[in-house]
Amino acid sequence: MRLRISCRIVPLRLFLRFNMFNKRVKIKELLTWEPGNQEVTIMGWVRTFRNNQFIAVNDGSTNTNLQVLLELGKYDDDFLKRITTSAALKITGTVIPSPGKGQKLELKATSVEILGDSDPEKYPLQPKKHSLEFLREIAHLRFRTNTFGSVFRVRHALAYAIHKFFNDKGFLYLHTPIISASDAEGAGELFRVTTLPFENFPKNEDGTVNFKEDFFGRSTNLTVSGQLEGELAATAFSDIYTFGPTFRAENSNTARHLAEFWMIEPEMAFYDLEDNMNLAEEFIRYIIQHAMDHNREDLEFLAQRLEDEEKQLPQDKRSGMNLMDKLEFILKNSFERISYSEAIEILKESNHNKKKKFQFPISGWGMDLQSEHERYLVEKHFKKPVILNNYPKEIKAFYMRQNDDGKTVAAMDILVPGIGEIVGGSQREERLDKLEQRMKDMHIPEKDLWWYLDIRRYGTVPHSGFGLGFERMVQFVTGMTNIRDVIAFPRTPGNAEF
RNA sequence: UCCUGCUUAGCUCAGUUGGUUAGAGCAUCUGACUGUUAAUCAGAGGGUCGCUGGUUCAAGUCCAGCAGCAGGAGCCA
Repeated sequence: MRLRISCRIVPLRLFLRFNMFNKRVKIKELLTWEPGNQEVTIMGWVRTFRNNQFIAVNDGSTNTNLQVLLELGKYDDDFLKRITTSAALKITGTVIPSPGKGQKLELKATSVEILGDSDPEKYPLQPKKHSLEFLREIAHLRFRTNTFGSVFRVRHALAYAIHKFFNDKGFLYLHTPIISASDAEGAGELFRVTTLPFENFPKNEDGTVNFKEDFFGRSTNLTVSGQLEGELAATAFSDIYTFGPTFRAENSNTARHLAEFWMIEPEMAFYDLEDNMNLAEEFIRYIIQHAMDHNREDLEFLAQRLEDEEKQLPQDKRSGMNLMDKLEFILKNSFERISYSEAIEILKESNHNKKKKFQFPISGWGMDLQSEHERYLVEKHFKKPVILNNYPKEIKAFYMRQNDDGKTVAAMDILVPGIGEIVGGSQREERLDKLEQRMKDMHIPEKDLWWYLDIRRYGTVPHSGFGLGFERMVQFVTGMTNIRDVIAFPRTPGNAEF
């Protein structure tokens, strides 16, 4: 019975609603108009309702609310009581100049329709400051705050700029597999992908799991990198990039790690390390410029937010530079490029080291740099982004190209203030014999990567690439200090809500 | 995973050397006011003090274990 009724009613309602949605104007656009009694329809959610007369409406197109004016006495009290924080409204009215301060125009309502009520006794967001920790617990609603509105609009702008940058340079956007049988770095914890039953999984005679019985007939996991596959495509298309989700099952509980994050991995044939660094630097500058050009209002809001937050901090914990100034600085100044060897010298000779202020003292050439060392170089010594390059081969991955000195590889990491490593890349080893030797030394089974080695057999060329952690980039541009606040629904150890 | 810290109203927090009925601001509700800008003013309701156990005449306060969260470290992007 119910079904039959809705069958008759739904198509008509759908038709009406379709028209209704088409006619509405987004608030961001409306705010640019010259008020001249134009009749428009807007839709959005109530941010605040003042004086039984002024509704601040937001539709997510901008942080600036539209002020809607209700004529006093036109609506009964029961209706006005339903105009609560986050109620969804459809309002038709005329655009008039605003006599009040704070906005040049407002919408004088001729009709107000409540599309969705919001119970004020239960709705958790209030027109006041909330802690980011609290908002993380209500990630489904935090989009409705100014901070997260700005963060996610900037995130979108950066994602768009990334595609535009590479597209305009003739790069091919390659979709590499999410399910992978190889562990690209030869290290790192993996999320296993399987359809085998939890109990009584098939075993080999020696008691190990028989993955031949598994869905893919072998052990598989979620990808930790698309790089190796990217190299395959780069040796056909010359320049490719990937932009997709990446998974690490490490039990990392920090403000800069996620179990699921997005990574951009360009891979270029006929690029040496120098070309690679040039591209990475141009790339970072381009996407920041794009956000500055298209999301200035959001960035200025975030800059102000950061400034207010830093006022609460003790002097030594403040960044000392406004977010906008910091971004401008990146655009105008080239990154510092130094070799690992030079970095060790600088650190060794630093007063910081001589006064034994490093928790991990500089033991000498060959040691892996700790984050306190990287922070010293970036935040204290150079006070700008640093591209560290030519690391000792012992502390880097097998696929990195060996330099003629026999000690180092053509690797590069880009370190930025506040975040640390944002890019890791290298020129790849294109010489088959050198690569095979390195794989033997590092106990990486050749049989799993026969296809990777094939590329070195048939028309091998010098090539390079890098990986950029997207969320870390968003952190850097928005100034958000916790990576969980720049991804919609963060996945971290012990947390996969929403 | 390790170290440190935190957990009190819907939110943000105060709570003295352990002491009788646990407070504030905001939010919510009721009323007033009406060109407001997180409106304002008056009033009201709202608490298993994270959980479990212990010490004590007496525990929000001291001790232990557990959980959750945060910051730092490692791993990395």
